[in-house]
Amino acid sequence: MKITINEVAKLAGVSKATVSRVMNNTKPVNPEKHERVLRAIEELEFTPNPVARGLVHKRTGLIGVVIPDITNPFFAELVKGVEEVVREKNYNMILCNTTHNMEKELSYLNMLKDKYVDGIIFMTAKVSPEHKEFFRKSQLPVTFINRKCDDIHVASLDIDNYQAAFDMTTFFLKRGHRRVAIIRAPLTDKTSGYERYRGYQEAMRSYDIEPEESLVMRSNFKIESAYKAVKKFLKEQQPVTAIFATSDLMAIGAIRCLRDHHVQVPKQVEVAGFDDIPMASYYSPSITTIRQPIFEMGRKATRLLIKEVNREIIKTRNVTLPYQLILRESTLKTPVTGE
Amino acid sequence: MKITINEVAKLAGVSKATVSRVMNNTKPVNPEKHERVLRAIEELEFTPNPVARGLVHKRTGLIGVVIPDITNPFFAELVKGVEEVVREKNYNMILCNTTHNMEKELSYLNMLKDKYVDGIIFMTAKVSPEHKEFFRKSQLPVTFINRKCDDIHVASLDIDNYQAAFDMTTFFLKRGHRRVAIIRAPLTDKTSGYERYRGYQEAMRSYDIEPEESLVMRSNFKIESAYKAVKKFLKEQQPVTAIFATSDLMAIGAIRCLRDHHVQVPKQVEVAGFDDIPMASYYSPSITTIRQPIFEMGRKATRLLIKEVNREIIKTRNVTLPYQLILRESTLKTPVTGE
DNA sequence: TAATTATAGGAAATCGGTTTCCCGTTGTCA
DNA sequence: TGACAACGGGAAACCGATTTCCTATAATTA
Repeated sequence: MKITINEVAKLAGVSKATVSRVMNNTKPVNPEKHERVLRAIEELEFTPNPVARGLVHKRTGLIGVVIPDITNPFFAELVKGVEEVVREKNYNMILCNTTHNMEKELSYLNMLKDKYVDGIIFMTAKVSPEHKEFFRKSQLPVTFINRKCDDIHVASLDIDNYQAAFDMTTFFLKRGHRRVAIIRAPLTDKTSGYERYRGYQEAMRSYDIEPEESLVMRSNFKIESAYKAVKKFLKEQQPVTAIFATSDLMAIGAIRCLRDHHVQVPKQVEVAGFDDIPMASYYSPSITTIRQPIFEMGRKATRLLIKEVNREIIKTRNVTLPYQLILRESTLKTPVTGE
Repeated sequence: MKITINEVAKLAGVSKATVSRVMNNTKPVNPEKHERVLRAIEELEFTPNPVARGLVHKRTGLIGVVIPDITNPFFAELVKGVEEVVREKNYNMILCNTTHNMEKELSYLNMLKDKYVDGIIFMTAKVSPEHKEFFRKSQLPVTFINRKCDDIHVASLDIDNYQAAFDMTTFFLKRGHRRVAIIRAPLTDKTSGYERYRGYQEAMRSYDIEPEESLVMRSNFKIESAYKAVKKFLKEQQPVTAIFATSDLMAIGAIRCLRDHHVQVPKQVEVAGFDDIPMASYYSPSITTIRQPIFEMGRKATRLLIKEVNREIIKTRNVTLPYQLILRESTLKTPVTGE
């Protein structure tokens, strides 16, 4: 049987109100009784029931974390960052894996609300009207990672995906590439994937190249999907000299596919990724990419959210972090000569 | 303000007991009132407060999942499996990342107990006396993944790590290798790492080769650690013709290091891993490895745990799943001739 | 028809804490 | 020394459900 505050009160010879006061320092208590209570607590190894506590305080100490796919190293790293801060602030994290499925997302959100989590960290591709409706109604503190959302009141954290993709594409163009293909994820409104695609397009246009459809490969976020996309592309399309994969995982799928088809990377085709997951530097060839401060994003987002939960004043609720272009083996060191 | 059962009762013109009965089908209710209650619930969009519910039932609907490192694809995959079943059974998962740190582990366990989770899935290297003490005392249903533990009453799920490592090593030996090195994680009692090391040793001995210390590289579970271990090894030790890395991540670190030092894999040195994480087939070279049914382990473990939570009868509380040797590019197809 | 049993449903207790309310005691100040 | 404020601490209300207990009514049986 579990020890309750009543046992403690009885043993210490005080009321349970007093025990509560001692534990929470909520009102001064006679030092002698104070001592007795502490001893009773120790003696009985009493730990207060957080459920009962939560019922009064309307706080659960739980943070919901909604991500598309924990097996994607990007999200794993993010979750690790979240976890660190959650733990440090004495919260716990409920992990929700939506497998990129919008219905699961919504059902998870409702579940989290019903479970009375104190706040939600939300990462997803699409933010549908239903989502917005939910966020508006639920009144829960929410932080988005990796995307903005102006029309609802939520905090957000990301990098300038547009500019980063612009830079990456420009890096290819500057070195002589003209047929630069892109592997992109399904597009919806203001996702990071969309922003990256836009950055690519604009960079191409800035070099007077129309970013034609035939340069676009569609993939979801998984390695095998990118592999298949490239395979299909190799069969059907004109050759390209560079491929900008909008995530490292997709870059890996691409490189693997090219090699399987005896196309040398980077000699014949250069490839770049996005994110800088740990594997990017250990893959062979190591992958040129855009480094996002993933871990830090997770930490910052969580701090932001917890502030929001505690109704602290927040200076900036929409943060944009710096990124960095990292050159590795999947692109050549020397410029491309001719085409 | 959040709707409570009282509002519903008032609107429906019944007592809250009746509302509760309608919701839980716990006692027959007059069809007319039944209808009124349902309408009131809908009208007010009432969802019962799980915290209050939990207080009565002494159930939180939470499962704690304790893992060393979510950024390790093995654990990510496992967690994904856990998540799927947890969700399906209407539980939620609290994720605890211990970064291989035993103090964090213990503090998490206590936190989980204090939070009144209904059960714990536990993955870790070392199970110290403190751990056992905790499990014995807490009375919480616990399932171990990837290791056994005979002396305390917990469920467990794993593969035959010893035999798998034996097979992998034998695969090398059979094909002519004699200097087979191993990269192993820190050893403690009955961990999977220990079992794998034992399997390697016995396989070597079965070929009359003493598994000498000079063939052992020490690493933790991370890529970079294996990279460094191999680097050190290359400087100091006699050459080897095969390396058995006891995890895929370590195999990747090893391969990358060998290549950086102009040692060709598999031509000069063959490398094998363990686990068969998704990256194992997409790395180049793709990695020969032992396939564990990781996802399935996560699912099975969770089912087992939830049965335990509900005090259902369990036939086997210690399950050993099948594994499979997968041959890929990091080992040659043809046997090694001579040494 | 009377006696007995089954049933529906409300009041109240309960889960285990926190917090309010109130009262007796002590301390301060005029 | 008397009046009033400050303080410590217990009883009870409360958080929001579930569940027990009990009563009034309907149904069944003799």
